[in-house]
Amino acid sequence: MQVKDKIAAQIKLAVEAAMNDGALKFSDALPEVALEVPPKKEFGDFATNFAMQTAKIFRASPRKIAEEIKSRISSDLFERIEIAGAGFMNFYLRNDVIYRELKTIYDAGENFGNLPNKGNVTIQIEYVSANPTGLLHVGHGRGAAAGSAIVNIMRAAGYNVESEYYINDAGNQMDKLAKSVNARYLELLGQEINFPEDGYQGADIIDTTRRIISRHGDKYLNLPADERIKILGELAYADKMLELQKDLENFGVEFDVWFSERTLHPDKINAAIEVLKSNGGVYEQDGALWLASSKYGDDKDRVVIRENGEPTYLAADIAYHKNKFERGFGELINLWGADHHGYVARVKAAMTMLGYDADKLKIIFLQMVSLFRSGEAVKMSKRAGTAIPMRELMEEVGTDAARYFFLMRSTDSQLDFDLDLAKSQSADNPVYYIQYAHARICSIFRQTKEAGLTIEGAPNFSLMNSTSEIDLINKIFEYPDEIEKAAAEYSPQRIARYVYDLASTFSAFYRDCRILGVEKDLAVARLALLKITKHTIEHALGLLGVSAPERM
RNA sequence: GUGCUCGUAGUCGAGUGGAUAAGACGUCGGUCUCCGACACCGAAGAGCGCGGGUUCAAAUCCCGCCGAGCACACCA
Repeated sequence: MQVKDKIAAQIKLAVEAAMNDGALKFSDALPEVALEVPPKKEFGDFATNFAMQTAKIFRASPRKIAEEIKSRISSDLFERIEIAGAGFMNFYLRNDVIYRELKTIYDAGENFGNLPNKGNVTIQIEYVSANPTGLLHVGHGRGAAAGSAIVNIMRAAGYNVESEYYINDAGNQMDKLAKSVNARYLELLGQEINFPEDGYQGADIIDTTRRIISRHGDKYLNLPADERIKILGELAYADKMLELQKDLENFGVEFDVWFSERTLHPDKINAAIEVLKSNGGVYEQDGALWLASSKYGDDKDRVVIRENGEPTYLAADIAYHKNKFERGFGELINLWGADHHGYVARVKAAMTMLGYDADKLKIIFLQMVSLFRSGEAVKMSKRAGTAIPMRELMEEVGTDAARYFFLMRSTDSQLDFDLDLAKSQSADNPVYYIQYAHARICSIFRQTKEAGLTIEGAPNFSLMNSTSEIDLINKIFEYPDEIEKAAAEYSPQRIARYVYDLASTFSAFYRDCRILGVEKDLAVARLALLKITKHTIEHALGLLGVSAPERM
């Protein structure tokens, strides 16, 4: 149990006692006791605004409520409790509480940062889900970084999580891919062609075609066009999937499930439509079948089956989300590009009409990424002639910088990615700064080891009582709470910021507190603190998918 | 036009109702006989687009206006 929870429990007991005494009169449901680390050190180690929040409920002034609570707390946790401002309660912990807590963390070792399991519901996170018709570009990269970090963070927070990639391997996009590759195939084998007008122009299509030719030669050249397009389409699909998986793997992204849209055609789509037909969720008009989504918050109704009898993308998506709900997840999280936000209403409407709780479906939007080099926006890839492919970014700045930069801003704000900064080896570059702090700690361990200084038995943490030491200790205490919040808010940037702060707090410690050359017990205590610090940096970077090198 | 998102120092940005609005870049001024200067310390600089409202308390909630982005396909 964290100190925070212990304090909250103390407050609850005191409130109950005050109510039993008649000092506080209950008139409504009480809010949770929210404890926070105050903005200023003078306000104690923890603070709560509980008395202010309950002023109305108890019909008493916040300060009086705080007094009643305070007088009924008897605990050896606190050195003192103060009532400040409009009714804040500030808790000052006894130092030995801090040292005891630190020892608990020290004893937890590698497990610090892994929170207790939160029960048996599983949360599904679907992300990236790029069409297998081209290379991953930097926008997908942001989604990949965010999605995998959210998965890591939620797992650390104790949730069961399953990650999924939805492969759009049916429909028009695949036809376009097949036709494009067919044209390149004929072209590379010396024929005159008219490249399809709406085909994929990118150089990667030519690469794909070359690979197909090198494996299969020209044996499809004399097939009837329809047949050839079909075969080449399948070969291209397989090739594209392989490339895509390669890029994701290099970027440190893994999926538990790869879900093919094809498995929905036609049975699962028809089944979903049948349900909607039976309950009036769809109707026919102008030869097409429409979803009555405007009944449930959408601007207008949407076509699910076209005049020509083909299902729309929405039809497949309805079947897909129905399938997700049927799999029994406690929560469904989708990461979508912000340009899809108009899509939420119709999918949620469809889920409601199918009888599911649409609130279980959470959509996280990723705003655009813009790359900047020397202050200029970089829009297109010279080589590929398309949006900048992920692999080009990774080649230029490396995986660590790419991942951290993608994660340091909230997903719903636009991201300006400074390529020069990402590559720079200086404290201006946050990734570099954090990794440097880690490497510096490792260097200290190398030196102390050489000097014969090791931790044996339980360190005497109570020897550390300077500001820099206490600051670092307190910063480490915040970590589990940061994970909890980052998971609840789906906010990897919270961890990105935390680990930066931690590195900065460590730097102050490093400046003020030497290890070599001080009295042995103190040196050992500090060394133990650094061991925890090193582990915490490593753990937090791990959640972000960034490495923690021992030397740089 | 309609809908969604957003608007915080010169710049980038934290902040999901509470105590004097983080931090970084840039600017200015300092620091290597010292476990990594690939680093560190200090200073100046905003009252949160504008105007109303709710609240004991608003950058945070509500309304209006202004400005930006995105979306408004029988494409995915």
